[in-house]
Amino acid sequence: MAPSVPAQPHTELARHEAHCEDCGLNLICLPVAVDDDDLHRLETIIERGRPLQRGEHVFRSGTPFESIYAVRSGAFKTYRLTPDGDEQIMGFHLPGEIFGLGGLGHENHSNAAVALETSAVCEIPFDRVEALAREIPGLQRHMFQLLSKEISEDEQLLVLLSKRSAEERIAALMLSLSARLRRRHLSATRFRLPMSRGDIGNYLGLVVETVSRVLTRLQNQGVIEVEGKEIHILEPERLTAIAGTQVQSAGA
Amino acid sequence: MAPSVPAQPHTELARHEAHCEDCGLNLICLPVAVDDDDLHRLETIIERGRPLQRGEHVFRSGTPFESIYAVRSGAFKTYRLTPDGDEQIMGFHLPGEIFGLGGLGHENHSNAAVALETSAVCEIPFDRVEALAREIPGLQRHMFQLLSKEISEDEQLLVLLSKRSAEERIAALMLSLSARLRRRHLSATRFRLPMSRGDIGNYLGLVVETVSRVLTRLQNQGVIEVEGKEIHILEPERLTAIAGTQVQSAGA
DNA sequence: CGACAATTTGACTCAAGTCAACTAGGGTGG
DNA sequence: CCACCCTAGTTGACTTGAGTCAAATTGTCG
Repeated sequence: MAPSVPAQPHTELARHEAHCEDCGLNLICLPVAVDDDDLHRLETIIERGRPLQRGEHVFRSGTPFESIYAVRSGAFKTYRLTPDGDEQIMGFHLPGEIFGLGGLGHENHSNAAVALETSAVCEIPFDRVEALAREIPGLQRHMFQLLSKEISEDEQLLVLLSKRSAEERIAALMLSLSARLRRRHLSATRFRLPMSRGDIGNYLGLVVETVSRVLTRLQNQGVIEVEGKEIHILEPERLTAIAGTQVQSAGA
Repeated sequence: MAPSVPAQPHTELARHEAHCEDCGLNLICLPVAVDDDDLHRLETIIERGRPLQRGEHVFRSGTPFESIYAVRSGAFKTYRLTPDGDEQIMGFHLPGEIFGLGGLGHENHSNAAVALETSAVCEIPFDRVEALAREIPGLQRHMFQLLSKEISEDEQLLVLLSKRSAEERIAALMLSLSARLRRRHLSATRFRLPMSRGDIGNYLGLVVETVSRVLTRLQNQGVIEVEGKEIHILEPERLTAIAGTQVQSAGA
């Protein structure tokens, strides 16, 4: 917009993590067993975007599919529009996670992705990945694995939506978030939800009122403590019991 | 089991379709724009299995992932076990469709696949596909597309489970089956359901009683005619209206 | 022909949705 | 700095679509 503005704080931030090798997330988003040379080649195709404000889209449904994305900081949701025009959230994406795989083989994105808070992404042009995948043995397999993991997660969610009660769904989501934070060596018992109650409900197939009621019920039971978006898991075992399922660190 | 049994009828059948190029389904299951030479190379890695009886498994959850499969005839369902031990059906697979992609990058299958009626599959060893994908340009992309299509279908189903009424779900499934039969140039308005009411319910997140009730309700409304597993779609437009959604030929 | 599995139908229940009112935060502009 | 507004979240009262339980019917296969 304004090309003459001086260096912004986020530029500073971007500079700090200008290379994948320096990025603390690379073991999470790039666990390809490749040598330094391969890593460098992979790294050259990755573009680091400017920060996005809450509500800004990374891509929209129907726009040409060109890249996949890795969350650098913040959080995103991906969603698709149902025939009658309202959104269905397909997933929440935390730092180190890849999103945008849904539209992969297709001409256009079937989903849209939007920032839930101030966030940053790495953009990875897919045609370059595709070309590189033919040369770096591990990369093709890694891509297959990413896609297959996405399928597993969607199927995990299908089970949740098709068979579980409101309480079980919400417990499972809390545990999924918790596990994913743990993977990043952050607190697994105290965290801030990046999404609204409405988003949680939309994702889990529940209305906001139900989400709200279940959260207070869990709080009254002493399993968690809720204060707005701040969650404190007091009794992880009981929460796991309520979820009634081993929640994969993958999930949502 | 009994190595001395004489040539069985199905061996005869297999001989009839001993090559992909002869198989009437190849435009459906192998729409890779490859030349004859490539097709031949691809063809050499495909193994044609013996027919499977209703209830026989192609693979089970937890067994090593080695191959993906194409339905040659009959029908299959894939399912996973929920933590509390009952099954959740992830999809139904008709001739020309690929299944078994779920466990792709992983060591073991997360899902199981079982024949819904007497059926036959082509087995495609995945390591061979992987190797070949590095050489045949279109094949890698085709594999990505298959995986991504699987994701789209799961997401389609997620929308169905999270937002739709019992009537909409069942209408959508009927339309999905109808569209997939049309693609094979079979009747899109009269067909036989390969799965039980229980399977339909399991897949759509409904109990059998609800499936049964909705089917009779749709029949009373004159939208479809039901006689056991035989379905006759009398008014496709009304069924589409009830489904409330453009159902992709993909689906289920 | 039985025996068992699948399907249908009815009566009743309940978890989650709907509707509505109220409260708490989070800016914005005067 | 505060009054105001708007959105997000909570809570309560009531409704309802789909689940549960149970019984009758049909279909299937040895």
